[in-house]
Order: sequence, then C-alpha cells, then structure tokens
Amino acid sequence: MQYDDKIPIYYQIKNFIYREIIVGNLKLGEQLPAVRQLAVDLTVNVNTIQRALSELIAEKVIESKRGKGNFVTEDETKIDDLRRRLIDEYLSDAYNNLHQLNVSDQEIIEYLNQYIEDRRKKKS
Amino acid sequence: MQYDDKIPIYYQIKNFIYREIIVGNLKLGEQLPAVRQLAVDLTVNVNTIQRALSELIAEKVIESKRGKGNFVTEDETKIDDLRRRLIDEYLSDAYNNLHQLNVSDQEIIEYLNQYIEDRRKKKS
DNA sequence: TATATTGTAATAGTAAAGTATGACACCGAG
DNA sequence: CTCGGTGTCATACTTTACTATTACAATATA
Repeated sequence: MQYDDKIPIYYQIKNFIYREIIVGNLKLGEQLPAVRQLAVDLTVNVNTIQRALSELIAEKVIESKRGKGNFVTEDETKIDDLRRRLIDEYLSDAYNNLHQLNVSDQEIIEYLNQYIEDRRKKKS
Repeated sequence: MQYDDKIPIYYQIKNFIYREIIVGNLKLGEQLPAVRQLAVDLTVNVNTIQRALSELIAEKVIESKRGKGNFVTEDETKIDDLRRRLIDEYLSDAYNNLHQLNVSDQEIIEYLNQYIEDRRKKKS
C-alpha cells in the first residue's frame, strides 16, 4: 500500500479498512489480522495501526476483544450506512471541488461521462 | 477560510490561489495582495503564505518581483492547462474512490445524477 | 535621499504524526 | 499452570507543519 503524504497515514489506513469491509474482503464478524501483522502488511508501526483501529472501535465498526483479536461488527446496517456515507462524501467532495472551479452541474456530468469513456478507450 | 485539519494548510492555500486565478478573481498579470495582507486575510502566518507561494512560483503560475509584489502569470495557456489538470484530478479521485467501493461505472454516473438532483431539490 | 512597502530569509519554539521499543493484560490451548 | 498469541499502553525520539519574531533586500515615491 502506498500513502499520500498529504494525509495522515493512520487516517488512510482507517479508510483502507472501511473499504476492505465494504468490499467484502473482510466479512461481518470476521477476525482481522493481528495488529502486529497489520503493521507489517501495511509497513507502518503498531501504534499507527492502533491509532486507526481505536477510531474504528469508537465508531463500533470494529469490536476489540482483548486477548482474542479485533473483529468486524456483525451489524450489517452499520456497514450499509457506512458505504452510503462514503459514497456521498466522495460525490460531494468532487462536486464541491468542481463547482469551485466554476464548472456547472451540466458540465460536471459531461466531464464525468467523458472521463469514463476515455478511460474505457485506454483500456486501463 | 476554514481549513481541513487532515491536509497541510499551505497546500490548501496553494489550491485556493489556483481557484482564485482559474475563476478569475485574480486576472492574468494581476498583482496579488501583499504576503502580510494574505496572512491576515487567510489567518495564517506569513511563512505559511510563503510556503504556498514558493511552490506556485516554482511552477511559474505566480511570478515574484522583489520589492514590487507577486503577480499572476501572463501565460493564459498555463492557466488553461492548470484548470484541465485540476478537473481531471478531481474526477479521477472521485472515480477511484468510488471504484474502490465496488461502485460500477454505470452506478457512478447514476449516483452523481441523483446527487445533483437531490441537491437541486434541497435548493442549497 | 529617506521612508514606506514589498518579498525573502533565519531562528526559535510548539504541536501532531509517526517510529522504535519495551512492558503489561487477557485469553485459550497444551 | 504455563506459554504463545492477542490487544493495550507508555516512554522517548524524529520529522513536518505551523507560528512568532526579527532582520534584511529590492523597489517606488515623496
């Protein structure tokens, strides 16, 4: 995993775990890799993993069981809501950024369609 | 101006100045407010302004004239390219983020249309 | 020429993020 | 009960961003 040096690593890891859950690489109730293992996998310090996890635990997306491990919540609704929230966040970020450049609603849609089409052509 | 505490302030200011130019609040060749004034306006330290400006100067978006002031480049093409680059960046960020949540191309377009429509209704 | 205004630079201090390391607490299996 | 794996916590150190402050350099103008 490569990190954006403009955003705190712990925050990027938090979002990475969100994705893993939403995409299903981590199932509901499933145990996460041990923190020391995650630290190795994600090439950061255990404390940085802990920093990300502590926020996820506070949000009850992850449940921590001392001596056993960290587990994804069983609450499906919570994850569905999370997915919705992230999608909305990404959309509004893009919308706001583009609008601040004086790109109209109409143009935003056009540009996006064009972007996706260009991407298809390049077959990336 | 309010800052996102997840992103360096100097970087947000740099992007703010990009926008001011692209939107036309700062015309080609126009003189920027003095660095000390910018610091007051943007409620940060002069050094932070300088940090943002030094990058813009390195990119030749801003030209610095010691003793006179900082000026927007006269190079219209440069600004057009910049606008294009930012738009593309915002689109690809959104696209990548959404794709990573397993949202398909089709759904991305649908969600965006829905987002914009919802926004219109709320009349915000 | 003197003064105000502009950009530039250096120093020092604070805070947050990240690393390295070691210690402690809990749990389950042998 | 002991041991290995788990999460948790604390301390110390480094780096980056930011602030505060001071000083210096170039320009325009009165």
